[in-house]
Amino acid sequence: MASPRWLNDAEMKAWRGFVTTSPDLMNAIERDLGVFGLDAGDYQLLAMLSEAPDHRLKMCDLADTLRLSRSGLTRRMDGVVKAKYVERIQDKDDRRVSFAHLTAKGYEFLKKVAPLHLKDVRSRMIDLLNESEIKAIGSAFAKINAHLRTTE
Amino acid sequence: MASPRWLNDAEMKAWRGFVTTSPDLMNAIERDLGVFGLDAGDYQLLAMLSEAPDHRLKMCDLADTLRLSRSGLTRRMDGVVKAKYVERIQDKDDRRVSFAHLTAKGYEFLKKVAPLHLKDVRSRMIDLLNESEIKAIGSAFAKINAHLRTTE
DNA sequence: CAAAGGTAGTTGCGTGCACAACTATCTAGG
DNA sequence: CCTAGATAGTTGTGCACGCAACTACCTTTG
Repeated sequence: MASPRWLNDAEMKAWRGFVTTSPDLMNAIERDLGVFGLDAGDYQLLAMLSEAPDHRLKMCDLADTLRLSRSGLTRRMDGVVKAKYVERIQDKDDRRVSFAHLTAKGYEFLKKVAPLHLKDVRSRMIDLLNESEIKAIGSAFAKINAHLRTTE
Repeated sequence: MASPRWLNDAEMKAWRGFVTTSPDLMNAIERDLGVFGLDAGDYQLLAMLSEAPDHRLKMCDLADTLRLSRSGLTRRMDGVVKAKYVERIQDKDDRRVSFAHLTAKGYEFLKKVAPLHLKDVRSRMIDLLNESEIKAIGSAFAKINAHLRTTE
């Protein structure tokens, strides 16, 4: 409980860089998406559905993968449902359950937007980094994530 | 404008890891701070003031460093001012300008909280990583940040 | 097979934020 | 000067989110 040692230069640079730059990066990529009338949350929602079997996921699973509360997902769904990119489907077996299902229109839209989004991700992050930085970031976040899962 | 090449495994791991884990990490650290009745925004505000000359900063400079809009800072100030951690000071020369000034109470409070926050940052991120990962994250975010500054 | 408890999703409410409009103040050009 | 425009900060408004409460529906257990 005593004072842990302070961050050295490299540690401070890593922490400060992460804390200040990652919101900037995400905001920039979100603005890139805004051209298509999407925000990052909508894009992630469509992307997750497009990768799921039958282009559909249970609401609660989708909420978990999107790091969204149940109510947050309900509201976000309202938007993409109104845009006809996604539809709600009732489960026949368990009537508590709803699925979010990517419509044909939503899939076509995503296929159009995804390459442009990818280009932004490359130009704003991936293509700026060398191979060892890419690998280090991958392994670093994997470790951080694993630790978060163990300590809840 | 044609489809850029898709992400390879390492690139995908880095991007996905960053996108999914960094909000989780920030949320966890924010919950850690919640014990003291602070959220991450309040902590950052106090920390920035504590590092500034005379423990004070112009409102607009503070808003920039905190990645906050002017109005966002106005509202956030209301909270820490009410808690007596910060006070507003009018500039004598330019009467448009206000300073945010860390009070003695705010400084004492921060000195108490900072080591505990540091411990959380270490245990949730820094201490999980080896030296090369720390260096890679530092240089990676420096590059990303530099690129963001050039392209606005 | 009834009651108790768990699970899925929605709705009410409060919060923190950005954007735009506004006030007050400074600064530059004619 | 004095007016046009820039700059600092606050206020009005709307949005996305989480939490808590609620409804509806399973599931488990005695």
